[in-house]
Order: sequence, then C-alpha cells, then structure tokens
Amino acid sequence: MPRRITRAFFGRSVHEVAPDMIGATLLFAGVGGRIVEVEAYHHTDPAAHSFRGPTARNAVMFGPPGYSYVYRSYGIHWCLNFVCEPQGSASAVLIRAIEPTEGIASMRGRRGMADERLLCSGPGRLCEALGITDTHNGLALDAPPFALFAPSSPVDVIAGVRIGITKAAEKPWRYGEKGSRFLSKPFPAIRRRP
DNA sequence: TGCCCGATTAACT
DNA sequence: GTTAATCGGGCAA
Repeated sequence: MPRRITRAFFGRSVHEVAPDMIGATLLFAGVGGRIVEVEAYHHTDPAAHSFRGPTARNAVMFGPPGYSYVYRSYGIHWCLNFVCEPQGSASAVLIRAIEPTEGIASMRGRRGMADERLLCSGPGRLCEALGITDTHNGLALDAPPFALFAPSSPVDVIAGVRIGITKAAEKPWRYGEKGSRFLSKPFPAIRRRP
C-alpha cells in the first residue's frame, strides 16, 4: 500500500522537500501520475514570487506549509506549487512535469491532444491536463481533491539549473528523475572542462 | 494611471 | 531558432 504524504512532510527546507517530491504520485480528483520534475523557490531567492514580500497574489506562500499555490503565468497558463518550510518562510516547490498514470483519457480530453509524452511535460501543461486553475489556490495538499503518495521504491534524482528565469538563473534548484521521458526539457549531460 | 515584463506554450521559419 | 498570444503584478510617476 503506498504511503500518503501529509502536510507535515512540507514543514522542512524547500531544498530538502523538492528532491523528495521526485517519484511521488500526485493525483487531483483522481487524475495525475508520477512527479518527474520540480524546481525549488526560496524567499531569499530573487526569482521567487515571495522575494519582495507578501502581496495578494503570493499570500498563500506566506501561510502554513502543505498548501497549494497556483498562479497565472504569461496571462495564459496556470502553474502549481507546494508551499514549504515553517509558516512565514514563503518558499515553494514548482511542479514542472508528471508522468501520466491515472485518468489519461480525461487528460487527453482537456489537452486536446493524443501524445502522452506531452500531456503533463511542463508546468502549464500539467495544470491544463489535471484541470487545476486559480480556484484551487490555497488548498490543503493532503485532502481532496489533492492526494499525494510517497514513492514505493528509491528514485534516481538529478539536479540542474532552473528553466525560464533570468534572476538567480545559475542556482541548481531544478530536480528530475534521471532518464524520464516526461521531463519538460532534458537535463544537460555533465561535461568536463575542455 | 501607465508601462514593462514574466517560474510558458505552440506554431512558425 | 524565433515569435505571437495574452494579462495581471509590481513599480515608477
């Protein structure tokens, strides 16, 4: 039987929680799959929405850990985060890619496409596939419609620089499952200095 | 009040 | 590789 992840799991450093999310199963109203890519955002990090202090948009990030933070990206997409650390730290893990396992037919319907590899391979794509919008901002992650389960076996986690940001772009706070076909982008191979 | 730009994506050339 | 779509947040004025 898979072990449920509860809110208490998120009351730690975002840099510990983020790699721990790789291989966990995320379900939203019974639809979802295996988390294969995330990024960590810390309140001292210029790339984080919470960096400049609380606002109406990021209020959930300043609340207790174990809740969803959903924001609109580029005026078009929704992106899902898990709030971490003790209350007030305003740190979160961005969920960037899922390997679809449950409710694939409904994901295909919402995304209007057949290619399973592209259903949830990106933060905007996975919110569309799971039907997550701003109405799901600030919900507890251990109660319906959310459900989270720990990996059933050890996961091979790799790290790299985050994607799509300009501030603090060098921080290696992107985590993924090594070799997954469902990453939003590949992790560059480690290469030696020429 | 106005302006710039982004934790993206899909459709181009 | 490049770019349009699309709009609210955050800051300057």
